[in-house]
Amino acid sequence: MTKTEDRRQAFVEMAADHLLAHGMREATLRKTAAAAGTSGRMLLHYFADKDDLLKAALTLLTARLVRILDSARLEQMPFQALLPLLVAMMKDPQVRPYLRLSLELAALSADGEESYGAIAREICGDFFDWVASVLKVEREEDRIPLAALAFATTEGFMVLDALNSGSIIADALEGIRIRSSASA
Amino acid sequence: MTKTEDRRQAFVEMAADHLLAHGMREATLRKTAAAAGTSGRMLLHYFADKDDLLKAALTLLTARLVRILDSARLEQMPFQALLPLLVAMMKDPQVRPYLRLSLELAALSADGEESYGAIAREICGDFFDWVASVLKVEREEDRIPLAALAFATTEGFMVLDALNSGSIIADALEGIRIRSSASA
DNA sequence: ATGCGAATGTAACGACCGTTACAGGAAAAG
DNA sequence: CTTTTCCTGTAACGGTCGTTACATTCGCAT
Repeated sequence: MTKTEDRRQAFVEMAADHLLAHGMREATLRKTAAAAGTSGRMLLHYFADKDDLLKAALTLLTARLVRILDSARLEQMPFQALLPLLVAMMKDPQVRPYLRLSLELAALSADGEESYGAIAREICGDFFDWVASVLKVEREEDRIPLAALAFATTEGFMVLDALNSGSIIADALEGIRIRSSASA
Repeated sequence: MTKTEDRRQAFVEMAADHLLAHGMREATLRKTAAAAGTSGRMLLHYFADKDDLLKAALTLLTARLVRILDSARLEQMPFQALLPLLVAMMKDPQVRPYLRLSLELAALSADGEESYGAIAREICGDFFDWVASVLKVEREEDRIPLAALAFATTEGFMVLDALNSGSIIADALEGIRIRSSASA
């Protein structure tokens, strides 16, 4: 009786696609069902409720993001080289939707929505671990703090990008260059 | 007949309070009206529609934020000293709700909600100008880029804080210290 | 006092939302 | 073949949303 499980998993995949493409605000039961070619009634046959479905989809999305990041397989690099790369990755159409979604989840969890907050932490945690893994540090005890700083800066770029604030991102990248050359 | 204008302005103030305290998701017409001690029917008598009211409230909030920031009246300081101060300000219960709200607006504008995106840009623009004004730079042409970097980092801290990610913020602050001492 | 426009209450509309009741049909088990 | 269990469509429930129609009251100028 793996038939039921297969069907369930297929629904999760399609819900994840829809979530990634249209965000939480459009992830209503009827709309998600339409995107999956079924009815809300059916989704509630396979899932306890809407939250159950969305949590499964979001969990799948974190796994997908980890797969994408790992497939990049790039070598370690120092902090000031990593930041521009993170910005470039942020604009990569394959990665960008994940960050956009995690921004929405962060905003949701900033209100009371603790159910999605846990998953937002999971997505961001995976991304953070990846940042830490590609960072080249001189002293190993600097890894976590510098990864945290790089992570925060990237999230900030994401907000700027969401605001579509023209040249601010370019200015900030220039700021990184200035700080780097100041330390040389 | 300034009576009508006064009443209207009073509604804007109360809507702004409610917005700041409970965020966009709770800023429904009926709830905002209840918080203002009136009815949704009345709000629509003084405002064209819900968007009209919320935009007026958000515009008022940006003015309020500017006033708070200006009242700090602190002297210029270099980049690595400014960042911890921005983080401290982020935790200031007087400033924090504004940043939380701007995060929600950024997430909204990351979807199609362009109407609120314009106001999100306004709030963030004012905050950005203030950051630029308290930054001490050696060469004046570095001001905008470094302000942009400081701004992005602060927004990133805001996301981390929204995610309530335990010690990551402390780690990132440590990262700033490391980068600063590396350049010394 | 009267009339007129502004203010306000009551109630509803239609659109979505998540969820469920009910029933018919397919499919498997006896 | 019958029965039982799972699948799925239809329709609705109760709720909230933004918005509006209608009616009433109030304030004020004539």
